[in-house]
Amino acid sequence: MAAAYERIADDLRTAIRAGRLRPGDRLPAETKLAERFGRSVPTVREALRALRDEGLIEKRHGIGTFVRCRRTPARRSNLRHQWEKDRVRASPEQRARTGATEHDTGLEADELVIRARYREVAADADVAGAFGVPEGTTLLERRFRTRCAAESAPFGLTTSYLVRDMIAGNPDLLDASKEPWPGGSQSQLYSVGIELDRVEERVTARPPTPEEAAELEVPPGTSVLVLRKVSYDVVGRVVDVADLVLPGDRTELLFTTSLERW
Amino acid sequence: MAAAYERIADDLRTAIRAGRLRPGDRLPAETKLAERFGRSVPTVREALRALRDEGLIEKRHGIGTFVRCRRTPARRSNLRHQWEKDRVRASPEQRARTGATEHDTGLEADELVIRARYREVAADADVAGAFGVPEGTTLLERRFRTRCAAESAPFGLTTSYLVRDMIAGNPDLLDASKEPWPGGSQSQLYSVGIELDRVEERVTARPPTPEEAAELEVPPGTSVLVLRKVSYDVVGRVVDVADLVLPGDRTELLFTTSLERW
DNA sequence: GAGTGGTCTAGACCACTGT
DNA sequence: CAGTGGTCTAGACCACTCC
Repeated sequence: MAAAYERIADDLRTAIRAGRLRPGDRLPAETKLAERFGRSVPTVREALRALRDEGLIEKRHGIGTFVRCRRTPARRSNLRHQWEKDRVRASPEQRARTGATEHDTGLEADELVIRARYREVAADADVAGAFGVPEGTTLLERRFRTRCAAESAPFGLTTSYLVRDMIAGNPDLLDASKEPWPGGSQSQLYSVGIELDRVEERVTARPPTPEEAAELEVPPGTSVLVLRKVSYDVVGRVVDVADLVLPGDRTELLFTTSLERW
Repeated sequence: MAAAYERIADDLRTAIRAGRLRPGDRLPAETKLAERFGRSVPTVREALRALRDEGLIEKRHGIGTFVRCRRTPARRSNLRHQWEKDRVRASPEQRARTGATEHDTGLEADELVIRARYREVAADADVAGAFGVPEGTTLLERRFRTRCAAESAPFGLTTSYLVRDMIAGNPDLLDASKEPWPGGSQSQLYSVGIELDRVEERVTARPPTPEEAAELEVPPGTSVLVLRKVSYDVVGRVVDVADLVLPGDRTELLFTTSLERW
């Protein structure tokens, strides 16, 4: 015997999947639904919560409950790494015009708003392990927030770590006000003679912390994609460790793997 | 003024993060918590639900509420594709011993249980678009469920599509009882003369449907990773389209991108 | 049987939104 | 202002697990 709230949820889910309720449609008020199904309001709310957790509906306080529209996904391809490497040796003007994020999203540079914050931190066990340096090593922590000028929600939150002694040769690299740097991170690293050899990216998903949920403006119940990017240079050193937190409901990560020919 | 359930959740979250409550610890019963915080049981339940949605706690009916232990992640690397391609021309005995999943997880072949189900279907708009064939084209749909012999929950659910006419040259490929095929999908394709050139993988995250949640045994509130894998052969055809649904709380996807040297 | 979480009721009042 | 969802109460009974 299924619970009452499950039967209500099933009813509404079926209606949405069958298209009787379309994206953007408003559902009847909770009191109306309670009346229609002969149940109390909290029971109806339980059903609506289940549907919200499945991403099918969205509640707007004071307005109503709506069938959700899919947000247009923000794409990010691993081809961006080779693309960015090729640009390292292009002219500064060319580099300034378009960065990897513009390349991924198809937006122009002036449609993007980037906020960068730098500070020096001591490496914790996690990041120290990724770099293969002792815990406590001085790192430059760079936090980025990239968003479309027309929206308030960012595409994602990026925290990148560099070993300070490795990049100290160019003082500009320690200065957040130089952002956005023409050509991006690979051009920054090239300014101290570093050439990348490969990039490893680890992808997992988890529920957002309340802080992340607020900053990314993700509706409750949706999860975030977490991407740990580790960059290696041509002599095998780890030169950059970055964590990206991306809203799961609007992010699409594309990875292309080329195979050797026979 | 924060809601009462938020203050209770904050209290418990802080205790968990600070280590006063450790993974595996049992929380006081809901009635006890209600008493301690001077609130009603439903309010306490609201707080616990928030923590469960964050993945911090786990409720077990009739037993209690526990601080969650991290499940050991199942890893999957894109290096598996080259690895599998190299094995295509190895001896059948060698191929039978270890497949790509064993390679990823570090498990032996006899620790894995694979269930395969085949059927013929007409291509819907989505898959037809991925293949670049007309809607309604006859496809072979192959559903796989791979799990560790010691656990009931699978690593993930895989649905792979092949164009029937492309593989009909080898009748064994239409027969689910030939699974597991030594060497995996690439060896199957090679038996009709297909050599892979590259693999594209699209990763997104979303809440599971109730059906997926049941089959993957994911706790409510956690999301799934969805991976759409498209394989291209050396003449540029799409030869395989596969959808993987992976539990977000135990899956780690690793992608390595090699860059051209200067 | 005792203790746990799961479901449900029938209200109450508050906070937010658009008119 | 009226209507919406958000929070909260003080209980009730059920289903599950362990002893």
